[in-house]
Amino acid sequence: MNDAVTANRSENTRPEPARPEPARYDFAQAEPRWQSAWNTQGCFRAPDVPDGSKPKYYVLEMFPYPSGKIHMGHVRNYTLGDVVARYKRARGHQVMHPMGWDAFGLPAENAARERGVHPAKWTYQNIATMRAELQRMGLSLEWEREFATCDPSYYGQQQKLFLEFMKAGLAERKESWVNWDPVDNTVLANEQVIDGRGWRSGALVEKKKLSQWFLSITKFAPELLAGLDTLDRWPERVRLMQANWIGRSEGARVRFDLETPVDGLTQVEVFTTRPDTLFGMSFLAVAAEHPLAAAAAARNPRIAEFITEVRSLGTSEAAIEQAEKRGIDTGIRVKHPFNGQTYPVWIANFVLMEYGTGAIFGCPSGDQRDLDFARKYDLPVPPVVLPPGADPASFAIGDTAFTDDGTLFNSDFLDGKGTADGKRAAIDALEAQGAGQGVVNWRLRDWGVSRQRYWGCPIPVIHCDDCGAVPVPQDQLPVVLPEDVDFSKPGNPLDNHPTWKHVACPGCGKPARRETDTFDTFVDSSWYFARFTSPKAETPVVPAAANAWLPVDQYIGGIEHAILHLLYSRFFTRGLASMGHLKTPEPFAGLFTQGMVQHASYKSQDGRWLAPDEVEPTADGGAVETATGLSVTISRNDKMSKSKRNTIDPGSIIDRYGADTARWFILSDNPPDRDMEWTEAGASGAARFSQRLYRTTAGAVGSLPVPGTMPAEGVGRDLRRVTHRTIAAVTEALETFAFNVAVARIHEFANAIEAAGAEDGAARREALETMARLVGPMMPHLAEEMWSLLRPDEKTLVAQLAWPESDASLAAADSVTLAVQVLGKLRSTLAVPIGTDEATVFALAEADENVQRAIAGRPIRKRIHVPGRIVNFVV
RNA sequence: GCCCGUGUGGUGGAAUGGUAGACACGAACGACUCAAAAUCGUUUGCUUAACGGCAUGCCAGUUCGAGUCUGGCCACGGGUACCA
Repeated sequence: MNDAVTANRSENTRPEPARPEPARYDFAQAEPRWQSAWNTQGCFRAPDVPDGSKPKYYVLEMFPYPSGKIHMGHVRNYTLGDVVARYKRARGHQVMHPMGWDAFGLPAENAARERGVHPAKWTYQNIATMRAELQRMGLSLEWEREFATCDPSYYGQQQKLFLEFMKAGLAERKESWVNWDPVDNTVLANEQVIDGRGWRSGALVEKKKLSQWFLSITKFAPELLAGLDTLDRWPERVRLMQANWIGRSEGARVRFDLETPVDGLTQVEVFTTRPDTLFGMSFLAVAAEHPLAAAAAARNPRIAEFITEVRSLGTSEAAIEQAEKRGIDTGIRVKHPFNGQTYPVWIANFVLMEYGTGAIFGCPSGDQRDLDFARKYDLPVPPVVLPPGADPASFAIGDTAFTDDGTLFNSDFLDGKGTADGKRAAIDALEAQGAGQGVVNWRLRDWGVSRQRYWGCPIPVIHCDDCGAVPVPQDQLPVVLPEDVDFSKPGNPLDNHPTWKHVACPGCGKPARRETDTFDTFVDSSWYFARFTSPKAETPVVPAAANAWLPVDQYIGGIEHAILHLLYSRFFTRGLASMGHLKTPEPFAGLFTQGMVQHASYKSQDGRWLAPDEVEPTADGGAVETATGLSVTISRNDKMSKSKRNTIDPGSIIDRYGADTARWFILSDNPPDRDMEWTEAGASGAARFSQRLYRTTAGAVGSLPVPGTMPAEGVGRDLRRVTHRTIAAVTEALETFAFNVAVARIHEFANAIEAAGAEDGAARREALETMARLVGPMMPHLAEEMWSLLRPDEKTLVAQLAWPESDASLAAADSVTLAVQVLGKLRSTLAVPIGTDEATVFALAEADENVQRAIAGRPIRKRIHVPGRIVNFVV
């Protein structure tokens, strides 16, 4: 409001200049106009089932969490997707490009606790704000398909799917550990555990065992691994990360008899990938959650204390693995299946109960972690693998374990065998004496989907003392969240609700309790892409629509989702396929992962974070705080975050420069898979370029021949060559997500059009019309404005035009510049007509003055000629 | 810790194993202007008087030729199963 008053006053006091302003593109007026033109024409509507007249193309960006306002990461993500969507439409595809909201999650509950806003109200308000912001960006989205995962019409269908997973044997109840805050009486997410303490209460975190729902993703482990080979339009690194995460490994399970049974336990089983090194054993280590650890703790308070300490690390693998490696001897001993000797059983904080059997045998000479542990606790380090060429008499392990392949020694019947033979022989021996067997182990664990939270999809199950966990009957779905919930009490508001959970058992009618856990929000995002194909259906998906549109042809989102979201979606899709909802086993045929958006952050001398508009740049590249004039510390390349106050609000950028400029800068700055830095200078540079394109077009239209005039043979040859080369180059760049290169080629094109001048009107018209169409996917509003200047009598929209074709004969060059090297160093260049024969090229190159000086009379031993590229003389 | 990436001028970056720095931002100077904004032009990796030399995180290697391929380091980023 204050801003508007100031603006009016300054307009009144400063009169308009007398001479006319040069033509200036008024984005504020033009952008809404073109957006409404696209909507009126229905440019972005896709049929429920494509009619087959055009190939289908499903473009999808990862849907946003409605956190409040859109941020630059969203602008980048949705701009990238929009370029693809618009480009594919121009290439003749039937494109579906939907948008929705990943609307359940923790921040809404945090807002409820901190500010007393109901999560639903907070979420739907955020959605309204963010939808408006996305619409201002001019994205070619089909808003008719929009939904939020917190809509009962969505999560009710998800509940149906869960019941089908149960029926198919793909959901089960198991016990698992959670982070427990004993002061707030609440389960903590890993990110809410800071240095082993609850983020709000500061209490030391405990681990607590809860009975929870799991989806059986491990049943699909072999398929999920093998399926990666079919994803040839996924980044290699994402496939690698997923393969490592699934973690197939071949090895053995080995059973060790306890020397003396403890609490009825007589054996402990370990998993190892190196059964060949069993003779290098020094100790056996179990996880703190292992039954043997519990048995040992029951007799020794020091062990119990150690286990408590280990539990205070919480459940995050990063925290556990980075903690100092520690252990405690239980006093229990086990017998070696091969040599009959006994070894101590330790409890170690780096052994994970979730992996393998929760127990390992320690071979310090062949495993670095075991070696560090053995050195720390002074355990023996018997070497058993001899590196190639080493002397068995003198070989000893220092501080580095030998983990490569070698020859076994000190290993009884395995002596002399290589690593692979040794593994096989050890497994044969284990199987022969019934002490173990060869197995394939997977790192992947089942997917725990229970969350002790309110703002999520209720798990549609009723617990009955007599009937157990009973599915909610179909006719009682959806199980809707109660609205009257109390966030002032600690714990799960659903569980605290006075009446909601009390229901009759659908099986026997006796009083029973609703499940008060809700689903992990990754469940919501594991099938939304399928729901978009039939967003209003009374079934989760309509097979005809899903099978016609899926898989997603191009999925775009952050690299941070490389494993969890993408793997869960792949699993869920396989589940849906096995239950007949759809056919494709893989949800995303093409994947592009974008980098983050960063911005410089500023810190004052007294340590306060300053927002970008609170500082001013100085001549030396530094900055000062505007209010105080004191210099500030600048840190470049910081992830945009509220805590560092370095976020740039896309809304204010669009107000200032327009949507096209924001889109153009974000595309031009760097390759989209890298992290980018938002800079003021870059944004204003992009704004200048968009004005320049408009000016060039507006300035030329008066002198152009009528539309459709073909350039005469040979006229405007140079400009036409640039035009057709640019079409080819931009097309290639868009196909490969090299959007920053497309922008560079368009800059060069603009330079060439301006340099060409006005004389060849038809070639100039061709160039300008091509320009409007090439920038169409990137700056769609400006493209329409240019097109309407160039074709004032037509009603066609760039959004409806076909992509320009490059004429190879017009794009061809007739001469080429070769680099001439002597001993690989550049000494001269040589311009020759295309197709000059090799002998002539060598003769011309050798005659060159600089080349002669470099050769310095030495005899030429070898002549290398790569046509069109280089000549190299080896002397 | 483990898995996966990234590293090129003042800045963002370009470059099928073949002229490193395209294109842009910034800066400096100039034109236009009473002045400014806008716009246009010139210069701009380091070094050298010049010839030339040195330059793609660091150290090796393969090759006629390496930013690109291989090995070993360093720094930074993503993930690490309850942030989304």
